[in-house]
Amino acid sequence: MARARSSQPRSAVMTDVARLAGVSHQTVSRVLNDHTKVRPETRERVLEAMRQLDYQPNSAARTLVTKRSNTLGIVTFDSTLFGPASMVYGIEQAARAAGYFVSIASINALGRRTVLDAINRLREQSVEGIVAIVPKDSAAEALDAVPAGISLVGVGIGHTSGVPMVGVDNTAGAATATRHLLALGHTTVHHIAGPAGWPEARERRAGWREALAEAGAPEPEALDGDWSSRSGYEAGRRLAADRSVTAVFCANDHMALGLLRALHEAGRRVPEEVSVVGFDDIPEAPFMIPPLTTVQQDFGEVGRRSMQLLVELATGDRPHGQILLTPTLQVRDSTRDLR
Amino acid sequence: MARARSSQPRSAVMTDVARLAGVSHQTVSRVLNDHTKVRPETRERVLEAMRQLDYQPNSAARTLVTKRSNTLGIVTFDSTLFGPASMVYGIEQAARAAGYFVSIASINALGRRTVLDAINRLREQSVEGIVAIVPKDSAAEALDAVPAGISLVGVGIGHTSGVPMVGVDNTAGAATATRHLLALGHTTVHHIAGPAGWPEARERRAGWREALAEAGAPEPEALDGDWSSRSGYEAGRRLAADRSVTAVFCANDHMALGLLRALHEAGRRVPEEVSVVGFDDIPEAPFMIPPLTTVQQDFGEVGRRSMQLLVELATGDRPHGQILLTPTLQVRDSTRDLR
DNA sequence: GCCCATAGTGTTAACGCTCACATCGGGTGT
DNA sequence: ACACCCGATGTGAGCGTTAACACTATGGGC
Repeated sequence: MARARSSQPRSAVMTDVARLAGVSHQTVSRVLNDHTKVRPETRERVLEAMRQLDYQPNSAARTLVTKRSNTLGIVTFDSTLFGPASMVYGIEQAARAAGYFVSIASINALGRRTVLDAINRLREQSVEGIVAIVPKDSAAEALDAVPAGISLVGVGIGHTSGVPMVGVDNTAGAATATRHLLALGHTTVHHIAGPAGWPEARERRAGWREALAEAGAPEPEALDGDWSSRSGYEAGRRLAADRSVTAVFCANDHMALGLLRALHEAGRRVPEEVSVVGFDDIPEAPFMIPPLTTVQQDFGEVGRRSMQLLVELATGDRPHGQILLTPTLQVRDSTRDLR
Repeated sequence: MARARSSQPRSAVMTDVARLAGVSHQTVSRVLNDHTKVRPETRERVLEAMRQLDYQPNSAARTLVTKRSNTLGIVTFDSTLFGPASMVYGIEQAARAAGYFVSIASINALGRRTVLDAINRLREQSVEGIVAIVPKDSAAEALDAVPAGISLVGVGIGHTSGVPMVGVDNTAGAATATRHLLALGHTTVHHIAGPAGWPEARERRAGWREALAEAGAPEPEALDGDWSSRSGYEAGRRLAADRSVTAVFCANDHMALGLLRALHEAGRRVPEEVSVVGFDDIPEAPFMIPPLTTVQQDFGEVGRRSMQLLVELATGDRPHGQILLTPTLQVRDSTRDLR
């Protein structure tokens, strides 16, 4: 994809601006980089020349000599999902605020190979740092194989790898959700879990068990989901058949949506008969039937913290940081006091 | 964010590889660019040297001399929403397949200024082409102000601007949805529209009117939404109060979700008393109560076509293309034959 | 009246790569 | 045996920028 059309006058470079302004190219460079030591009147002449020629600095030349690309890379898994999409957005905003461009490499399967490929693609572009959103053990492990010397931060990758990371405290969030249900008078809480091999699934399950144990409540067997509404629906059909089930904590909102439908079909009313809590707070949550109580994560903050960690990493301040953000419970209408 | 740590041995460049392999830097370059005319044995020696030194070609230097950055830019509005997120994903995949890197510039408000800023940010990175996802008139108009000479394609931007674009045939999709409802025996179809100033909202409304007119059905006044579930809910409360309403076409799935809840609260059963159709086919659609009949768009195809258009644009084949993809109706359980 | 600091500007040399061209052997045709 | 071609490699220049340093006025301190 070369410049449109073939023989247009090649675009202006620094020397052209210099000639037009009657100065040396170095003075142009100084104006461009906000050096002091340029007479205001000269600066104005240069700026005018730039405007006239529609001058656009050549980023490649600049990068070549400064050795700084001002670009960050993001590796992300299926950026269509709400979680990853929100994180990408948060990171992009934070990166821009910090003066970086953002380059993206998305992968459609979470494997060691795909992750490493994506990282290499980013390295070819000489990014100055990489944020990897690869929320699965097998993929997160791949991060350990990334050569040192390139700043790398994992997001939502659990403690599987030694890579610095920022994430949400899933265990705490899940425990809060479960405690909320327990405090409502339920004797125990059932759980529809995420798939094995996903740190977030494991941590949420752990938080659920923890809260159950600390309340001395019996621990029912968790049902396995795969994050999809379908899996939530299927698990829900089984749960709906069991009249002793009065409270369910779902590892994410999509599964909660499926559960809600299964309960509805089985004629079990929410929240009168069964209380439901999700995790993520997707935009649809407040409009489910009934509006879903769920655990909310601050994705904007995740983005900002990733940036911060990346910078600290580069300056060598904190070699192996781990940042954990505490999510908050959004109580809506899918949970109600039993008494 | 400089390379981590300060005094590490600067990374290997082409000359280092050449020296180690006992050839000239030019031969290394030839190996790198898959030129023929390199003896297999020499090539092997060079590759081995690269491996040994962990050589990474300097993209800035290459870009400087070839004048090709191999990078495409995407301007997108709130990439958290399902539509934009899916398009970004589709475009990224297609771009990668075509050998391009992808740089992202997201904006949080759709205005002339924000769009132009984002495009400039991308220009600074000397991208070879830009795909703009700015589905609002005021933002799309800004695209006309972009200097020629840079390949630009709009996605989902309607016919507001003269910029080449690819999009979904919203009018056709809406007409299909409305006809489906009419064919079910409904005397007319109500409409919850998207906000004014959005091409997609306008086109979907037009398709709805068109189908109504062609069937000779009366045209009820459309209700105004803003794409959010909340607005769908509010419009839904009004619709639910009117017993004559038996069929509703929503301009997107999120509003349909809100509508579904409003109908449910008012005790109006879907699909027995009221049929509902949405637009987008978000992943949650099959698990709403009841599973939502909706219009599905092929975002992967949108991505591929954008790429294709960008390439044609650069080679000058087709100065002002417009590509329209036909969406398909997904019939589920929220619509049912009246008779 | 001289010196030296300093503001303002110019000159030159990289940065790491690709392109165009030069070179150097050994076949091949006549 | 000579010219010629072609495969395989090397040499030198140049892409557009910034960094380092050099230079020229101007002005204040003594």
